[in-house]
Amino acid sequence: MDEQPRLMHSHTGVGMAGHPGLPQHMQEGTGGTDGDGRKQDIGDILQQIMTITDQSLDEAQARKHALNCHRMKPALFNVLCEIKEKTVLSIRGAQEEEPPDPQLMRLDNMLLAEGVSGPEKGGGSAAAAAAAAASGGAGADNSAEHSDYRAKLSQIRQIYHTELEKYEQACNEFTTHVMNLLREQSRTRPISPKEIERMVSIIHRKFSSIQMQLKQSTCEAVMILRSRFLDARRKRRNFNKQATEILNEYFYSHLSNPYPSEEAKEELAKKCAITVAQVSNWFGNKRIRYKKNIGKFQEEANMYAARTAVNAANASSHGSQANSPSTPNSAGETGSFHCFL
DNA sequence: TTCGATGATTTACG
DNA sequence: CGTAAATCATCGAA
Repeated sequence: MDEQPRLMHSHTGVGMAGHPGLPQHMQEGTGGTDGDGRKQDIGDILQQIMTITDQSLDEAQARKHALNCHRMKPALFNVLCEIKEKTVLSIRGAQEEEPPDPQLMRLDNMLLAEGVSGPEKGGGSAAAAAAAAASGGAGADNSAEHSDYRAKLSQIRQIYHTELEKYEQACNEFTTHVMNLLREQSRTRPISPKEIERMVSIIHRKFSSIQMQLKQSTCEAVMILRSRFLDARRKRRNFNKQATEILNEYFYSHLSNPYPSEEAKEELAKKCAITVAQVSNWFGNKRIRYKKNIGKFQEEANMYAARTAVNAANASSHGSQANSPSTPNSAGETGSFHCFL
């Protein structure tokens, strides 16, 4: 018990040795009563704490070193450890395993689905470009919009990735910094690995909440982009003249059974530079609209019938081919009113 | 701005 | 599932 004052005094003595500039008035108190001395010691320590920011780094280092080298340091450290051991139990309860945030997962999934996060989809854009090139002039307008969308998306992706990387780096830097600090401090105060772990997880949580904000805003940006562009697929564009002619040609030359097979649809889609689904849509629309008002389409029907007839005639005269089964067939069908109904 | 044409989507059915 | 039918939403010419 009586070691305490001695320890304190020698402590301050060490401190004073390292800091000649500190106020000396406390030193004079050593001659007073025990209680007074203790109070003065506390005041001394407080004073030192208050002026700690005035110290230079070198002074602080010297002071720390002095503390570490003090002969009573291990004993005091053990005491601190013991105290800590008893109090730390209450803290441990606060550490619960947090489940993965469902909202964060939702954001992650969406970013992944949109191709913002995850692997760089260079192949995807190349494929799209190839497809656009293959479709020729037909898909030009469509691909123009698409490439615009793609460019904006990749812009978002780039920003997202650089920001994410920045956060990641900052987080790592900060973590290692804190770890170093704690490791350094663990020489003078007891710090359990669990505490370090906890501190790291706190840091990570903080940074991940920042990341979540980033993901949130990225998602919003993508959503806006989607509504502006991809939902513009609902903002339809009429097929070009050539495509409509090809489709009409097929329709009127198969008027008795205007239901192209899957293969036929694929071929038509390829020829018209549209998708098979669009071919299906077109035939669905055409059939119902033709049926609803045959008279309105009569002119069109005759026109295509004549055209196919001329084509067939040209083909037969030029190639002198005996077999041209589609020609009489189509001509006959176009005239007939008892079509696919 | 209007209005018919037209591609896409939705609903219902076998 | 593919299709018919109704409906939506936009286009494009008048």
